Amino acid sequence: MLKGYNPENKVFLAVDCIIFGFDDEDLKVLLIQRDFEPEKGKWSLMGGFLKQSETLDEAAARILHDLTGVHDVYLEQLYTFSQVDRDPVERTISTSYYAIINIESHNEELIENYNAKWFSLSKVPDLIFDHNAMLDKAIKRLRRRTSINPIGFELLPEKFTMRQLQKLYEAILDKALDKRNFINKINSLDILVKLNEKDMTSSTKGSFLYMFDQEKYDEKKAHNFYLKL
Amino acid sequence: MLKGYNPENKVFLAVDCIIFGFDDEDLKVLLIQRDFEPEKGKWSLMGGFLKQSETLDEAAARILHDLTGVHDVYLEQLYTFSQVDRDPVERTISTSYYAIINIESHNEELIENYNAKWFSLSKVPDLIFDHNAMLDKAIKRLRRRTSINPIGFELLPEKFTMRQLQKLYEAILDKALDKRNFINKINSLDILVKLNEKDMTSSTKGSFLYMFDQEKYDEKKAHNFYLKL
DNA sequence: TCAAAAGTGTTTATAATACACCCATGG
DNA sequence: CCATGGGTGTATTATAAACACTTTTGA
Repeated sequence: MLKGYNPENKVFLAVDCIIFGFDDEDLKVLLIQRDFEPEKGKWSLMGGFLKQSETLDEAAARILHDLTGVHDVYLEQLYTFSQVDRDPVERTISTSYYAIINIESHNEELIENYNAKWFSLSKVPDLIFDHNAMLDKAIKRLRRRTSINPIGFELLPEKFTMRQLQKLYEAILDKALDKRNFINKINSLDILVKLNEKDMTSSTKGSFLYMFDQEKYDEKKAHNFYLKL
Repeated sequence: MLKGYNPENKVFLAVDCIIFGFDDEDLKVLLIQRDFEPEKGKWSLMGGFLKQSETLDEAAARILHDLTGVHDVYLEQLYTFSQVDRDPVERTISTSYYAIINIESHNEELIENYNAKWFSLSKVPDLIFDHNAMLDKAIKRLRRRTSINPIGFELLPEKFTMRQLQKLYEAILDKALDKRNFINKINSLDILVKLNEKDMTSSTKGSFLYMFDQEKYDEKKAHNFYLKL
C-alpha cells in the first residue's frame, strides 16, 4: 500500500448548496424539509454525497437539480466544513457551494417540489447539523463579493427598474442606500442598457426598465471592477 | 443503511499546505521533495491525509509540523480541489490551506529537514498533481487579501525597517510602490511603533526600526480596515 | 387633490496619486 | 568625495458622500 492511502482514512464527502433568491423585498434562501433520517422533518440546505465519478462542482449542480429541479446556475465553492461530530451518523466532511438565482424564473421548477421553500434571511429556522453556520458564512461572502464585483443581476428578471436593483443591493448589504448616488454609480459602470419601455405596475408615473449588457459586463469583469456602495 | 451513507461513496481527503515566506527580496514558497511514491523525487506542497479524529484545520497544522517542524502558524483554508483524476493512485479530494511565515524565525526548524526548500515564486518547478494550480490560487488570494487587511507582518522579523515592509508589499503585489505614499498610508493606519533604534546594516545613514503594535492592530482588524496600495 | 414613486445635480469631504530634493556616512 | 539608501511634503485629481425638490398620474 502506498503511504497514507489507508482505507481507514476514507471519509464521506458531502456537498451542501446555499441558494439565494430575491423577491423585490427580501433576500431569501431556499431550504428543504427532510423526509428521511437523520433529523427527519427538520429544515436543511440542499445536500448530498459526492460520488466517485464527479467533481465537487458537478456534485453541487446534480444535487441542486435533483432536489429542486433548478439547473443551469453558477455555483461557487464557499468553504469545506470538517468538525468531527458535525454529522451524528458518520464522519462526514462537507463542501458548501452558494448560488444566487432569480426566484421568478425558477418558480415553476420549485412548485413541483413540495419540500423546498424560500425563507427570508431573518426568518430562517434552526437547520440540521452546521447548516446555520454555512448560511452565515455564505451571507458574509455574498456581502463582500457584492462590493467587489457587481453580482446581483442573476437575481433579477431580465428587465428591471432601478428601484428593483437598488432594493436588491439594499437587501444584500442590509443597509439603506442613497438613490441618486446609487444610480450615478451604477450608470458609471456602463453595464446597463436603458430601454424605451416603462414598468407601470410600481407607480402611477411608471419607471424605465433596464437590461443588463452581458457583453460589456464580461469585458469589464475581466479587469475586476470595484463597486463601492 | 441511512440514505447516501454508502461506503462506496467514501473518498480520501487530503490536505495540502502552501507556505509563503519572505527574505527581504523575494516572496518564496516552501516545497518538499517527495521521498515516496507516487511521483517520488518531484517537488510538492506539504501534504497528507485527513484522519478520522481531526478537523481539516488540525490536519493542516499537523501535516505542516510533521514535514517541516514549523508550528504555531495561522493557516487559512483556501479551496477544495476535486478533479476526478487529480491523484493517479486513488480518488483523492484535497483541501488546501495557506500561511505566511517569517523565514528567519523558522529557519532552525527547517534546516533539520533536508527535503524542504524555499523557492522564489518565479522559480517554482513543476509540482506533482494539481499543486501548481493550488499555488496560483493561493497567490491570487494572498494578493487580494493584502489589499483588504494588512497582512504581512507575519512575514517580517519583530523589528523591521520601512524599506523592508515596502519591499514585502512590492513582492506580494508584484509591483513597485511610491516610497512616500507607502509610508504615509502605513502611518495613517496607526498600527506601528517607531523605535529609537536604527538598523545600520542596510545603509550608511541607518534607518529607523519599527515594531508592529499588536493591540492596536487587533482593535482595528475587528472593523476590517482597508489598505489600498 | 393627494399619495407614492420617479427623476434629477451640485457641493463638500476624503482619499489616491504624482512628483524631487537634501541628508548622512562608510568606504 | 561619492555612492547608497534614508527621509520628507505638497499640489492635483478622482472618488465618495451628503443633500431636496419637482414631476406624474391613478385612485
